[in-house]
Amino acid sequence: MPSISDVAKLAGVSVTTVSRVINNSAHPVNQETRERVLKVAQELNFVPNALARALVSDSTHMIGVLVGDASDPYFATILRGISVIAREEGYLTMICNSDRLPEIELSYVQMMSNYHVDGILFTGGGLTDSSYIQEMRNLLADLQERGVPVVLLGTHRFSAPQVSIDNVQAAMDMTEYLISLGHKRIGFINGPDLLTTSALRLEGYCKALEKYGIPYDPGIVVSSEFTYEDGQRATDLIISCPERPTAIFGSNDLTAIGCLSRLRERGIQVPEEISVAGFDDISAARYVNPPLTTVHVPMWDLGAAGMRHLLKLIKGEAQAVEETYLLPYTLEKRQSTAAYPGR
Amino acid sequence: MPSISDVAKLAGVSVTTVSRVINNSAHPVNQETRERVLKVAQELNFVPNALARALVSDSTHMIGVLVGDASDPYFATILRGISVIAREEGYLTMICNSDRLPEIELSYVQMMSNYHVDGILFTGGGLTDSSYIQEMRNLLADLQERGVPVVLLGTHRFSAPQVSIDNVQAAMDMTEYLISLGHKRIGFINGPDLLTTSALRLEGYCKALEKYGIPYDPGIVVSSEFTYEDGQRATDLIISCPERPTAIFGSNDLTAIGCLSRLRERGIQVPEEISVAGFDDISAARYVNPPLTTVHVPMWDLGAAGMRHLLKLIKGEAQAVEETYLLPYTLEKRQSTAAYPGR
DNA sequence: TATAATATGGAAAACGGTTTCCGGAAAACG
DNA sequence: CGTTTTCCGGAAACCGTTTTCCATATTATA
Repeated sequence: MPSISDVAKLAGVSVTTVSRVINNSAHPVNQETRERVLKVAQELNFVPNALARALVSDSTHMIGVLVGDASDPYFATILRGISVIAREEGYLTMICNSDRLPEIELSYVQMMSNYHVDGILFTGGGLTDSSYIQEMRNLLADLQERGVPVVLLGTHRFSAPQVSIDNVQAAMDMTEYLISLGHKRIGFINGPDLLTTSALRLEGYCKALEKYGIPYDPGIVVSSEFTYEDGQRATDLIISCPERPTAIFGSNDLTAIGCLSRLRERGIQVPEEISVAGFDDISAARYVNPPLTTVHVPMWDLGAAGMRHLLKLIKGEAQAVEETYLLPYTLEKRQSTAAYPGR
Repeated sequence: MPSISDVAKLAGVSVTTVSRVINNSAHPVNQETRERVLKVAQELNFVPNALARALVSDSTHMIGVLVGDASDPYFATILRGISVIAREEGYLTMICNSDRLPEIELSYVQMMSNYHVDGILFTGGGLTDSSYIQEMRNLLADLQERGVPVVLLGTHRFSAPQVSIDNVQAAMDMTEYLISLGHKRIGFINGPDLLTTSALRLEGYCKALEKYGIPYDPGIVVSSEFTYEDGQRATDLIISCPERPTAIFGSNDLTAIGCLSRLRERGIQVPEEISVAGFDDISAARYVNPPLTTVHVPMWDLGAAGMRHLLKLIKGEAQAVEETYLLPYTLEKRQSTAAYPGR
């Protein structure tokens, strides 16, 4: 690969000058010289080594993105938002998939730090394991102290600016909607116990029940992973309850869609016999049968807003205050929910 | 951040020695000295700067991954496979989402090159634009010449090792399956015209028709993007054909699922009136109603195999021959297809 | 016309590591 | 006991940039 000194030699100038022209430095350089350098650089197909440049300028133009599961449509969409904004601003993303494993999350953050990323977008698992939290807290604090900004996407228990939606309120709204349809017995497919988001959505569900004086029945609230399969499993548990619910609220779309498919297998009509609601509004929600009523989370915007804020922090256009920026959500009422008793 | 010389100073040795102990160099270093260095490094929380290290060792341990659309479940799953293997081997992935835009693909590859990635996994759009192909070809050739291995995932028209499945044969198999069910008029939702994969799957479809002497009718073959929405649009076109097909083969699952939902909206029973088949076997395929008959593409394995091969090339354990490694696929026969005429 | 300001370019010191080459001490060998 | 190895450690070059500081030539100012 041609280096800057190759260009310098061929153009008969010093590397200093070459550096100046390719960086459009403020330091004046003769028009004629400039053109000569540019011409040689072109011919040699010279492109500056980003590593060397980063080493001295202490800015890599790389953003570390930590994600729990990039194949989950929820995160995948967030990633799109992130990468579009990053690209617009000339930043590169180092996307790391932790599979929600605590040790892996920690090691990735460490690696990002070693590579001197300019900032970190933390979309990770939102795990609640306490020793993990402690370690990650230290890691993130160190980073921020060293001037590496961090932005949290979704709900996390670290101290850094955070971009999210109001999970509690949204879950409460959806539950109230089901109640408004006449449902009094509403099953809840909770998210994984070790995710903070799960707790919040569950809280919203409970608050709504409480508001309407509906007793909380642990028998129809079951925890699951955020997957189709677990949505099916949870559904089996919920419908095997002696007094079967007339509605099931899945705390994400994947589980709700799993629920839908299991109910169909069992010959239970949706929404005639049981209404089903989800959370997230992944694109599949619109295409399942029946189309899923769900909370629309602006995933793309979440990613984009997080990245925009991170870039502001990097450029010093904003101060890192520990604040949560909430984006608006909406209720998408589709055909998987209906009034009870039946139409 | 503490540097190697800070450690050296505090441990009372030279940077050379520090480098040797943290790298477990073959050069012998006294056990006592080694421990002292390790202790100081620990205390200072020293971690070597990956950029500096990469600059001199000419190996970044970063893999550039180019992907057309990371939120497409097909690619998302491939990415999982990629990142798991990468992690196992201590490599970091720089994932770049091109949105299938030619200029962006080119600029990303250029950027990866500037960052001196150790290898490139090319999962990009598979675009057919000719000037793009020419430029990309040059770029990739340059890279390989410079010793940066490239592995292609899926079908591409560049010269590098390639990991894929036999798209032609698979599409042919599925078409033959439909024919074996008694269908003689089979609609085809083709992929985007500018994707090489589309052409292959279409070819398989045609070959099957030919084999059974079924005339090819362009009226029931329509091109679409690989999205739900376009699957719906294509379906409208196909079913508005005077002599309506009794089966529709979508060349990926997203379009096939879009097809399913549109048929339902139109009140057309699947599979009683029309059979529907897809391609890819994304996880949603199993959960739609009715579960989708589709070609199972081992997406995760595709990613993993590609990454494994790339790592071999990087480590010099394999030679970069321009060869295509085909992974096995299977036909998943589910409930969206049935014999014609109806049961 | 003497002097200050500006335009233009280079030398050299960083940045933070790895690696080659070398030298002295201790151990092994004859 | 002299000589060859082996063990251990350091000096310095290098990777490819940016940037500070300085030098010279040219032009503007008084």
